[in-house]
Amino acid sequence: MASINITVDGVARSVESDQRPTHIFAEDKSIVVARVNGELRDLWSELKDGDVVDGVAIYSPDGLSVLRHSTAHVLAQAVQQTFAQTRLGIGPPIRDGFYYDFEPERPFTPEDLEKIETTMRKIVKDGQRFKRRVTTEADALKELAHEPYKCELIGIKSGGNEETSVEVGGSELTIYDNLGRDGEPVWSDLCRGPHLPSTKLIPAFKLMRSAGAYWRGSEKNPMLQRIYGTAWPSQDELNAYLEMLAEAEKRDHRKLGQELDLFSFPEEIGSGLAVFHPKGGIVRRAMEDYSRKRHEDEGYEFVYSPHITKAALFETSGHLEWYAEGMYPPMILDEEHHADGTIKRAGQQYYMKPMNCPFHNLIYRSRGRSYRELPLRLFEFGTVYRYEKSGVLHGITRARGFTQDDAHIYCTKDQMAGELDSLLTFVLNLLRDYGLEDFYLELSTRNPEKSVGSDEDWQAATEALRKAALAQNLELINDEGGAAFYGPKISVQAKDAIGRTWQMSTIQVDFQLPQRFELEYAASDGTRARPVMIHRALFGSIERFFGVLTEHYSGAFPPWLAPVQVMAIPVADAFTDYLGDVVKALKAAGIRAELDASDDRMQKKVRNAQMQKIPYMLIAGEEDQKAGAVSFRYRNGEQKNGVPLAEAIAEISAAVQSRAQV
RNA sequence: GCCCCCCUAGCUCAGUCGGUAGAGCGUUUCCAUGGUAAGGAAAAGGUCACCGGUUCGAUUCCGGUGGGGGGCUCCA
Repeated sequence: MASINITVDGVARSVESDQRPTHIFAEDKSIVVARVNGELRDLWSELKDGDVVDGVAIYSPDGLSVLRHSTAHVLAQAVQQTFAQTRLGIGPPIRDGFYYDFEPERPFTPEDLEKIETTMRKIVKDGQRFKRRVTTEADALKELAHEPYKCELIGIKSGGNEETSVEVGGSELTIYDNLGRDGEPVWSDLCRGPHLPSTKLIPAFKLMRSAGAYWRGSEKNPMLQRIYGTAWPSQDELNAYLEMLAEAEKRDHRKLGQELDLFSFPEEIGSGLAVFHPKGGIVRRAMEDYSRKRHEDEGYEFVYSPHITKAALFETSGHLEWYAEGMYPPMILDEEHHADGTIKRAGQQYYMKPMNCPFHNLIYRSRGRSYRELPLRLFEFGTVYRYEKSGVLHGITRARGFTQDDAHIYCTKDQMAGELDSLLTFVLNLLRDYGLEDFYLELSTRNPEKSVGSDEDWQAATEALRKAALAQNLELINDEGGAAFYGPKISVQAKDAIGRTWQMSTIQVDFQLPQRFELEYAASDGTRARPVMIHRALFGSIERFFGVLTEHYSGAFPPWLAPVQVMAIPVADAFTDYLGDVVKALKAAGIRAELDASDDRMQKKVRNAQMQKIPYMLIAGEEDQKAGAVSFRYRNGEQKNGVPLAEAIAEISAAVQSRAQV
């Protein structure tokens, strides 16, 4: 047999020409796919002289994708075995798992999923080999005549996007046959591949849920039924993933919002409209107060604006043109009608404000402005109302009424770069003060289809934002075409305590609104010039940030944010008066302290305070009272007994002042 | 908005194959005076989300509305 010269994992080797990656990597069971000359290939693919071959382990990012995509295939096979009339959509790998879209005769039930999962386990146990077969468009169309969605993919092969390319991308059209024990195909699917060599190599998977999803992601297309699953290189990793999900569920802000009595969404008010209870009110006020102080230090000026306005304002700003469907419909006032119902006198339309910028522009324009006033920074906790589609509402993080910590900076073009730079530093430091540590940045650039303005302006702004972003030494991701219609933006993405990312602050440059509102200032040479406008929100929405922090801290807020900082617990009734005095002293020191004078036993009071996630319990009995002391019980169960009252107050105050977590 | 699922006491949930309901926690009162995560007893508390339909009879079946959940699409 002739031999060929190849490079394996960076080492030149000579092997017999019938050797395939599966033989070359036979020693290492974790290798499930190979990278041949930079492209992912099945372990059974043929090699030729000069190939550069690298083994790809199942736990590498590529390996995980192949594992998950292969599991999606097993899912599709199981579905068609169980429900023969089901048509196939696509089945790509996604973060932590995979999905497959189907058009079933009727939507899947939870019981269906169990049945399908059982069938999947049989297929995995069967050890079916994934065998690649190259076909032609004509043959594929014939073979898959009963699969209308697959045929559509074949038709759009060239112009496919990221997701569809999983099925039909690459230079050749391929079908994968699953071979049973007898070597005969038991099932086939159009697919680009690659796959694991065998279904047996799927170590751990689980179906998660079914949901509707539009075919190829467009709401104009029919809705298919999607099944989500997860797959991992080991059972342990699957278990860890499921535990992470359980942990996320435990710290869901909607659940904690109720358990900790922070806020609610009364049905009587309407979907997406929250009320904050006293405890939530304290957290929120602490958040706002600190933000307000920091903004003062940074040279922001505080303004207020009304919640409703005549339509003309949003016509000027362009929002009615671009976002009317996202606004609450207008209130029509003073309209007069004839007896037959026709309009005698046109009414005045008022809208709830979906944003604050037009109001700030009017404040800017309320008098002439000089270059000496710039940068002018106007800040408002502005409550806005957006008619979000009912399906997108999510607790307090996606609501219909919410309050932005909104500011608009008016500056000269020369000042723009410096302003963006200091602004981004300010934003990140403030987020750090609230306890978020792990960030990356995203730069959203122009979408030519959905934007206005000159190329030069867009480019200048985009580059200024990029420069400011790069100066932070954080990872920077490009979001091509993701900008709003009026200008590019940087958004700050933060990772929370369990590794989920949240979009936080945004900084947007805007050349449009100054033009539309004809904003001007007198330049130093006496000419009139147009300012640049920068929109920015740190929290985005206070409610949303509240929700994110609630989940980040799992409701165990650091003392400076905690609704109740100290719960005083007497060992017995006899010490209630003493602790009453202690609480008075704490309150005098500005500490939010409460006394549990109920007739519960002490143990029960400890439990109650623990479940309310109160940072400090101060307990006192006879010994403490005699010594003028208290005993600490911390959230983690640790205790420190006999602490003199003054010392206790100092310790708590210090933690509050430093915004430390305890 | 679209697909699927859900709505029973303040909360978490049982339950009624159609004959108007139950537990635990919480609340109130009483007893108990207890050193670090649930002491005991009694009581109050529900038009079974709302509106229609089918039925002798609907919390239960059907339809609609409202609210919620998981996704999709969207997010100035």
